[in-house]
Amino acid sequence: MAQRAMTAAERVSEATEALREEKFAARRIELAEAALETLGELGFARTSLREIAQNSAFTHGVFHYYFTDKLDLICCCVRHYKAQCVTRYDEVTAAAKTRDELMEGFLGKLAATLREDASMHRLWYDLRAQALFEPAFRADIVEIDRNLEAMIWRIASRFAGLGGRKPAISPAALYALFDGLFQGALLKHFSNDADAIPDLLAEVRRLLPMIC
Amino acid sequence: MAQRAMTAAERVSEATEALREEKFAARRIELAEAALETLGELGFARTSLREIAQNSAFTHGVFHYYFTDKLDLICCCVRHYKAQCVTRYDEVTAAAKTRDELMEGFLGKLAATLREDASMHRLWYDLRAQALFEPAFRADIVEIDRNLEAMIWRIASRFAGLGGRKPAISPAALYALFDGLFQGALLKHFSNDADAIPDLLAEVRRLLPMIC
DNA sequence: ACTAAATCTTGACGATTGTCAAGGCGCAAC
DNA sequence: GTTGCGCCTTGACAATCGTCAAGATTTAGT
Repeated sequence: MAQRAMTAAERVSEATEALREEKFAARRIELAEAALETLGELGFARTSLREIAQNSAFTHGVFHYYFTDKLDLICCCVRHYKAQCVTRYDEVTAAAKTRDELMEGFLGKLAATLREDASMHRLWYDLRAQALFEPAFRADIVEIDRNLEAMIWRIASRFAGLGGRKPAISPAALYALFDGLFQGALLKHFSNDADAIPDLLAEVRRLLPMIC
Repeated sequence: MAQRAMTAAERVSEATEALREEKFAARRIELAEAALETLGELGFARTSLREIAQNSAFTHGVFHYYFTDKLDLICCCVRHYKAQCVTRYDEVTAAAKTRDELMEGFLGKLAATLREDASMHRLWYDLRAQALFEPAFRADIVEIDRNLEAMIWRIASRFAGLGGRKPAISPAALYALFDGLFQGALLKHFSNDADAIPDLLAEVRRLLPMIC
């Protein structure tokens, strides 16, 4: 067949094309990360491509070279955000040998998340609200929500397992609870309420042993 | 004193001014209601004053006559929304004589809310997310959140009381749970998931007796 | 080293935005 | 009936938006 004749040239061009695609994807992620910076600061409604470009090392034209659309860019941002977010607690979950250890590790990570990644999380809630209006976002948002639910469930299951128990409520209810608590804490946090983090930790410390 | 001298003229001008102010406030609410229509359909990010005006019986200039600002308009919308929302379940709560009655009444209202006021609620979540970015929204949003928490707590307390019990978790945790569940159901609802409402009802039916 | 393709910059476009000023309409007062 | 004042319409403004095309620049292939 024709396959035989071009093994050498084909192999090379195939490899270079794969490399190019990889580079292309890497660049997209670079741009998405730069965009996330500004999006986290201004929110979806007030963020323009030009503003994103100005707060980064790129010019506004590049974004249109790598993304077909503004929605395309934001979707890429959302997908990239997910990768960082979903495995955040897995290390703690796997390492903990006792309930106390898991509890303290989880609370520590939770506090750090709220303290350091607050802007990223307000963007998450912003985009999830946008998904209620913009169908193009829905699939990605729903998938991330599913993964977050699974993440919380892993923690709770492990916590219950370390006490020889099982969680008393469904994964959906458990995620709803933690998501709601976190959202409330985030709002308090941005209202300069110093009790936002302690209150959240106290609430979780009380609830987790009750449920699991 | 000078008060005596102008009783007649003063009384009239005072009355007419009060009437004018009342009319002014009423008009603001009319405009806010018209704006809520469009906001619920398009969301905060995509709604312009002109679009609001076109979907209503008013022209876009009127809004600037009655509101100093776009934020001023939206704040008025949010405050008006609150009044409708916060007392939604009070009738059911007050009327119910048994736990079953309260449960069914609550579930019925919950389903009706999700079915009929879905757009208004996605706007609520949108604006609450905006409050994480825009300080001008925060005070109103936080107050509504407090009132919603109190509303849920009234229902739960009543439900617990009808069984001679008390809710097993804090008002904040309870609100977080229901808010999270409702938010998730709303997202499923807008994703054309027919199970959104039944699943929500089933979850609440399972959880409420467990907690209260 | 030369050519071609990939990558990036720049500037401009039409549309839309919030805002506001100039003016018209209607009603009440004198 | 005319004057004045709230109420609203209309049109225009500067700014900003997403988008794109044309050209400069860099990179890679031979």
